[in-house]
Amino acid sequence: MPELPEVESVRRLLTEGRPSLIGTTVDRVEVLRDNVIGGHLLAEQFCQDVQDSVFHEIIRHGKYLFFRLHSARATNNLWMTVHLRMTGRLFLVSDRASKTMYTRLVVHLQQGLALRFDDPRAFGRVWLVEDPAEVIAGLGPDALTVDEDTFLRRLDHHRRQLKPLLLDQSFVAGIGNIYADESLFRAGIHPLKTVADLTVSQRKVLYRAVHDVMHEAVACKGANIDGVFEAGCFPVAVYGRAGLPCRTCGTALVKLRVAQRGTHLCPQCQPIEKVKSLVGGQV
DNA sequence: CACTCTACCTGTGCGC
DNA sequence: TGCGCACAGGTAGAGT
Repeated sequence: MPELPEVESVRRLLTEGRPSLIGTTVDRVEVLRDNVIGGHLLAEQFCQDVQDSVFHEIIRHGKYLFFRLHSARATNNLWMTVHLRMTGRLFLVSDRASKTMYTRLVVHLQQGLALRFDDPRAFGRVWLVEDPAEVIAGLGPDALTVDEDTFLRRLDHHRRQLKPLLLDQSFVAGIGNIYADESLFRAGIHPLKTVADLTVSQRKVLYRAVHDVMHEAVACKGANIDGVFEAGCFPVAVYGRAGLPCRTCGTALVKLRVAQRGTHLCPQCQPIEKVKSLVGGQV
């Protein structure tokens, strides 16, 4: 489940890795499953629009990647936009590398390389926009770079439960189920609490937790979840650890369902007492 | 506005 | 051993 830190790792690898995608030229695009192309674009049109373009840069906002393409034929930039959703992966490989049964899209490059998009669950999408602002307009500030004032100001506009709020990409972009749980644990705040339940100092603690978790996870190149991800080394404290002892206090971690999402927490470190907004029996 | 539900997918892991 | 089924999750869109 790539969230902001995993997506940022992909961006850095494709940009700064050796070889790099930057400066390569699209030879031809191969769509192996039509619904990988999002928006209202037909696969055929997508291939045509991208052909002969040069990759100039990759930017990220939340969990979205935007590849700036420049075509010799057109004066304007075109941005290839990618959302990996649950199981999508991007690789820069030799053009001779063999595909898998999960390969959905191959961008063949003139340099003997290929940008490949593999996705077992086939939830991920690739599409074209003229300006990333079209997409970013619907998103909140990026969770990695949002400053404290902005975060606190945006919190003031809501009275919702914190777990669904953190998952809401229009509030802050980039936090998914794993890092929502990790951030709330780090802050020592129960996920069922609402914004209205928090004091000003608790709101600052929450901001600091989100900030620190995001930066640490990016430095680790993503999470390390019982072998689910091969890359990252960020040690999850609560996600997927229900029944195991809390690393801080030893109490058995608990899994709840909050807003239809599996939600992991330490009942000792994230106390629920004095929360008036809760309906009885939920914990 | 806040929330809930459903659809989209398929590998995994459970119970029987 | 094998079958069926619930489950996992991010987002869009419809409904309450």
